[in-house]
Amino acid sequence: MGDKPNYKDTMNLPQTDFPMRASLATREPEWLKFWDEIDIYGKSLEVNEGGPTFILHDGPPYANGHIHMGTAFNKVFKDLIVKYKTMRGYWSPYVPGWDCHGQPIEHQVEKNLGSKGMAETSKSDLRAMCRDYAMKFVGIQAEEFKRLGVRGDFDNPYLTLNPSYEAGNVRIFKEMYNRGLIHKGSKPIHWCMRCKTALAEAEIEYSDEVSDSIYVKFWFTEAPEVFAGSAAKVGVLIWTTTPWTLPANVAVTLADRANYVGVRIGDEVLVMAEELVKSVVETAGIESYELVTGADGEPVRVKGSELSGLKYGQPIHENVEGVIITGGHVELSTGTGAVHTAPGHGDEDYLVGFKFNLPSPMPVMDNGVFDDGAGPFAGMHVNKANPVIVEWLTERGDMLHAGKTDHSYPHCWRCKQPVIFRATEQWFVNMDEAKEGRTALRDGALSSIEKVEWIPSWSVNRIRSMVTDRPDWCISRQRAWGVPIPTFTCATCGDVVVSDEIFDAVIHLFETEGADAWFTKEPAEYLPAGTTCSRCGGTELKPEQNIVDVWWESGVSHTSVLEARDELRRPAELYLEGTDQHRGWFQSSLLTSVGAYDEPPFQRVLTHGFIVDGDGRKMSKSVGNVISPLDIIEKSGADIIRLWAAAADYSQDVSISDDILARTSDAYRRMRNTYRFLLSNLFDYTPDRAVAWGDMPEIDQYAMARLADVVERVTKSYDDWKFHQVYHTVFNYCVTDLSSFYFDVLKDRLYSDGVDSVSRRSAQTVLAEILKALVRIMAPILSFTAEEVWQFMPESLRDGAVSVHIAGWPDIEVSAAEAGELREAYVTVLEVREAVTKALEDARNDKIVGKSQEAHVTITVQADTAHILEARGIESLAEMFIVASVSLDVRTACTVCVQITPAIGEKCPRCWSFRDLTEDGVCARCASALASQ
RNA sequence: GGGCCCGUAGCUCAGUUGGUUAGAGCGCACGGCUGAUAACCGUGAGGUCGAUGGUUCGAAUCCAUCCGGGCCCA
Repeated sequence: MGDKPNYKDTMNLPQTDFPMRASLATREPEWLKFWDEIDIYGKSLEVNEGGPTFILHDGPPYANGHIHMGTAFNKVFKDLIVKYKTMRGYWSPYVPGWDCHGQPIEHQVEKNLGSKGMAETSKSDLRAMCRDYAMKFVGIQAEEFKRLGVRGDFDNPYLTLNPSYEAGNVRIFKEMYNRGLIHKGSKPIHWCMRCKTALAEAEIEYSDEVSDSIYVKFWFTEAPEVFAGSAAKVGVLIWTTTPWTLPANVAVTLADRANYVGVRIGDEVLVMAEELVKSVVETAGIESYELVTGADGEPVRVKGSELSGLKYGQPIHENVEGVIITGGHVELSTGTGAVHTAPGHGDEDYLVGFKFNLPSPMPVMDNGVFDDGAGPFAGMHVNKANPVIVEWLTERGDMLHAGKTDHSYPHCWRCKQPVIFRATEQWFVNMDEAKEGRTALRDGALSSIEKVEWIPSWSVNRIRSMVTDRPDWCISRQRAWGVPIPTFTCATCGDVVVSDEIFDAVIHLFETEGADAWFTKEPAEYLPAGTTCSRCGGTELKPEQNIVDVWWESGVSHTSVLEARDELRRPAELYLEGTDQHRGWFQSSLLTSVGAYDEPPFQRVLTHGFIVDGDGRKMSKSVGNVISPLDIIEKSGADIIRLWAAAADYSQDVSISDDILARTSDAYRRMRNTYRFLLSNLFDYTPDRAVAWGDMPEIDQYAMARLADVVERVTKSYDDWKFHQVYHTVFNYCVTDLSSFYFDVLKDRLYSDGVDSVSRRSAQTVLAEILKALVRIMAPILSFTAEEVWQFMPESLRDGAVSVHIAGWPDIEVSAAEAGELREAYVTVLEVREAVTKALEDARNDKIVGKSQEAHVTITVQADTAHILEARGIESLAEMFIVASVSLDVRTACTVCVQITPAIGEKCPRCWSFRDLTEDGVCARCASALASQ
């Protein structure tokens, strides 16, 4: 009391309830509730009714398990784009989707049932359980995505198990079938002979198994001259661990560029790869052999490619010939360098067989028993046949060596029995064949690729090479949980029965009752009356039991979703997924769209990298480097994830670690405090207090020019899909332009000048503009925090928008000419300011001054610099350098020389500046401020 | 093994068509302030640009090989 007046109460110190501590984990859910109450999704569309359209079509995540860092990153990314586009005036509906069918869910449900339960469960009951399972995780993931701040039509998402979605599969199938892009063929798949079922890769367990290891001589029907010589018999030597596949042998594959030699053992010559001769003779225990030599005495060496086309006698079947071919899959680490090839029993064999147009015999029935195609072994189970075949070949003199080997072999996850590769009937999308007059799918897809914008640009190389190299697309699966292949087989003649009328009836069936009806109804109940086999007139039609590949299913979303929903349209402006989708969804969407419509389903495809740990390694449970988005939400909040996602350069793999998250939180806090400073100094501001450009102090004009620059730069970065530039621009602006310069300078004016003085109001005018712009440009990224800021802003600054997300985009108008001059002048001002702060630091260390306000600064510069500084005014310079006073000196020898001396004058007890004090004991400015109150 | 891609300070990012001592912010260290205060201001120390070889008067920037990492195949 008494002596010293409490000047603090006479000052305009910042006031706000906007909390410094974010407490995002608890506060974010409140904003979610708020958005729900005001129907922010509906409003985001309403405000842009009639505006240009921007459709980001969501790729459906698999409805299994909780979200992980990758799905979180992807969804946040999509969300910030949709929010940005909405704020820019685009009608931008966002419909999230889920992939609900497929083997992983079915497998999990089967596991939960156990083998006993499985036996008692019908196909349609199993499907019901799978549906429940999928729906449960759709619900879980939807909540998790919403918690991340993702905005969209979560009340009405698209699900691949919805009837209307299922019908879309048939629409595309019909179109592509009619264009000759789909055919039935056969392909080897993993097969369990005991369960009589196909197995997916995930249902295979590998364990060690003792197998035969046999070296078999395939005799040439016409021996190659170079090796013929005086030998009685010339053959090629193959090695295999599966004697039972020999009845299905049609070829021997050699390595293109490897050297092959003839090994003479007795009166037989056996051809094998040169580099494997030693290991073969050792294994077979051959004591005496020699290589066939030429006229020069050197061993005769022949490339695999030179032997291509030669014929040999099939080892099992009399009077049947096999052929020598070459292939890239031949390994020269084991065996003989000559690979026994049975296209019905191996994937590589199948592919090479396809390439050389070889037959694909498959003499093994679904229970593992040979049929008549196995010649002498018909009726025998393959497991029993192995030793019989070995003995049979040995007796005939075709066996060089028969031993055993220990190796990893696939087993059925359910019955633990070894599985076999067995060719079965499958449905394929043709890549290279189409109906007369139609473009082949590969060609169509490749030319479509060129019409799409791929971001980043290398992404086009990836999709192009994958489409170029891929084999025909096998779209059938021997499973229960999915959408059936919509075709029928004639019970009488076995022919495939389809027609437009049949397809349309199935489309109608799926649309009204869902694909489940396929498994519960008789075809006669839904097919048009009188539907018969066009070949034999048979009336009994059997519905196909295979279902369609889930990639096909998600791929047809351009029809089941974009076409089907009123608010969407095909093609979409943007598809956005991780780089793995070049083989997955991007490709299946492209192929089905080009197949049915001859055009791509998207105008633009944006790809991002994978989420890896701080060392760039993939996350895995076993390594223990997994970071869960759910944990981050709980600890730090969703806005931290959003900021992290925005800050990263997504064109490469994106790292996350505790350290990176800590840095992200640091940056978040810095930005939050910037908002807080702005809010707290606008507590008494309304737009009618605004000061016109012409009445503003120059530094305020400069601040406006800088703001305009930042908004322009940020807008361009968003438009160029460079979100990390948005982050860097805004963050640097907050730290460098605002916090350490403009705000620091402004405090004196804001706190000490008269409440209603032009100078203070001018500062507030600029702060309001900064706040209004800054809250908007970060809203797509810091969705929660921006909303919080918005609600703390004076009502009059909110432009009537109930939420920042529908408040539109800032557009700062400043005269280009004036802004240009200011920018140029302030480059110099800020350079000099840097020299001044450096000098002040030295002076402080030398105890010449304490606070910068106690200093008088003498600046010595060259004439042109002095000119620029003088134009600002000596008083303004002192204000900008936050010192008591400034004097200027011109000398050619000095670029920028600064001298610090103690300020003249006394410390004003109110504003702490060093000035001449009036008789009231405060400086003149404070006296006038006090008088005005 | 093949295709596509990545590797600049502890972290996130800049580095125009190859051209002066490689930049920014954060973090860190030290100092200041105590009227943005679990804030704020200042100063400073950090990089042989993954490695090696080559092209060039000159390379983080071009080429080759290798190492490390990612996705997709095999």
